[in-house]
Amino acid sequence: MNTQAEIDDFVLNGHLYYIPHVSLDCAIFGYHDQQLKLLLIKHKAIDGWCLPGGYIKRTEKLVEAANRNVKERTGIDNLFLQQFKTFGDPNRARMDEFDEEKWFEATGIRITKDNWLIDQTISIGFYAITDFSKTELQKDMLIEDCAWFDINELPKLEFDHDEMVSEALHAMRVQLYHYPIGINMLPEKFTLSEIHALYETLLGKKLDVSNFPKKLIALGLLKKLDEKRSIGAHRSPHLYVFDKEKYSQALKDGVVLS
Amino acid sequence: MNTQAEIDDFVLNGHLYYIPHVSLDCAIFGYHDQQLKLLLIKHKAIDGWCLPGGYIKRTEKLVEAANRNVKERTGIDNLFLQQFKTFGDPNRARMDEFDEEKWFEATGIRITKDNWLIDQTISIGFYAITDFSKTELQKDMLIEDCAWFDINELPKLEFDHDEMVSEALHAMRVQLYHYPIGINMLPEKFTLSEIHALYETLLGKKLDVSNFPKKLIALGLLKKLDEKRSIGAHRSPHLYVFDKEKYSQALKDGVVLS
DNA sequence: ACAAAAGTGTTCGATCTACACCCATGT
DNA sequence: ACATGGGTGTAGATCGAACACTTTTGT
Repeated sequence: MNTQAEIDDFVLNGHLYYIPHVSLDCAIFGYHDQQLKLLLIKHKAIDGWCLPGGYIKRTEKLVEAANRNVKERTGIDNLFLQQFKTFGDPNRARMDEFDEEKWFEATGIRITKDNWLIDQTISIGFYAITDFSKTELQKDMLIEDCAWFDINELPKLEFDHDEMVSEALHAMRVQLYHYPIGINMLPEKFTLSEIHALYETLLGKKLDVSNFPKKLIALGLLKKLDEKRSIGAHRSPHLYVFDKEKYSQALKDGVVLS
Repeated sequence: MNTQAEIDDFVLNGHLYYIPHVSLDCAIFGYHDQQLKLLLIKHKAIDGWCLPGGYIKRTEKLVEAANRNVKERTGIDNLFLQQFKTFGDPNRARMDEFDEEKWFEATGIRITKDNWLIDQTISIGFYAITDFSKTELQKDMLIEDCAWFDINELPKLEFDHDEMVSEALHAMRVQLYHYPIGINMLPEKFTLSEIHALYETLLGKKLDVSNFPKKLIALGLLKKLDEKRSIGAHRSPHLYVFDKEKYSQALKDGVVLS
């Protein structure tokens, strides 16, 4: 959505190539350096923060639509997005009370009450995890702001997005116990401390230093390298890599990590 | 949908009180006597078997809509329906190739290509488990047939409903490990053998006779009664009931049953 | 020598698995 | 007495939590 012509076309004819009444929203968790953040956006036409989301093209699969929307709105590409729940309570997002003037200012086009964008929608929720330090946020024309917020200092979100975040966080943590993650959040070669901190932060709780790596190694997910990394005045930690084969096997079959 | 007037109104004006482009489908598993079945319906206007489903009223919550649809189509009421996944692949259900004549015969009304029912839809999947021997199936006017099929002898289903069934079965089995079930599938007072057979059938595998009840009793979910049931030429088994309080607690908090 | 961080072992108890065994009942 | 299904006990293996210990490195 980068030219006025595109916006006009979207507003007037969008129902022809998007599926009306159905949207999606993405809770994108960002990890770096023991911090867990969430990506939020502020639409020019809406006061307050939201999850990034949008509509689904008639030719797209759902997960493709989720990826496209995240990329268009925030610049982030190639996320591993997971569907977690669909939201459809009748009062989840009342667009019939929207501020017509504000929308005109923001979009440069008048939206009438019978426009396809105004009708009730259900929304499919996705989540993903990424390394926020590796992302470069780019806004599109309809986005006023786009930023990472610490998971413990989230503002009140619009619509039912607070509920979405809490469900997404829950789904993500449950999945963590059953599928390996990390390949996108860690450098290719990493230390045990790094992956340990990653899991502690994502799960929001302490994990025993000694027991935690045992499981990953017993599962064969981690391979120890002969290299070490110098970290100054301390013992040099070994470097590890994921065993790609075992890793993708575990992604398919599931594992149990307590 | 029990009069021609209702059908006409649904076809012509349904988009006013239902959300277009969004439907739901329900995989209803039925257990009885060590058999696991699935409820399928055959629409008058469609060759072949489908999951029961339908549209969502603009005033309904999703789970309410699922319950209403199941009740309308099959007569079954008060199911505990669980959302498991939303399906939206572009080619999941091509209604643009529908058989116009057949639809006319079935519904008594001509549906044009621009009717709200013909456009592409996404579908929200729900599943539930019930005791099929306690249900009385009732069809509505648009349903030609409605029956329980053994889970291992399912016909090929229409649209993407085969995929839905396999995802529903997987979701149901995963949930079984984390939440207690049984209150709707067993008589109020039941024997250990009965609940054992239930779990074996739903999970599709053998569970150790001795270890299985220990867990349920250790969790406090089962209470032993002082009564026994006479079963003819064998030792009389004890009767058990669920501890309602512990049971609903476990439904909320989750448990682990291996 | 020391501080700080990396990394390893070891114990204890809980839990799971498999299997063998005893009990009750009607014929 | 015995066949049949109900029901219990236990030995061994495995798993997980907790915590103390050793190793490495730069100052």
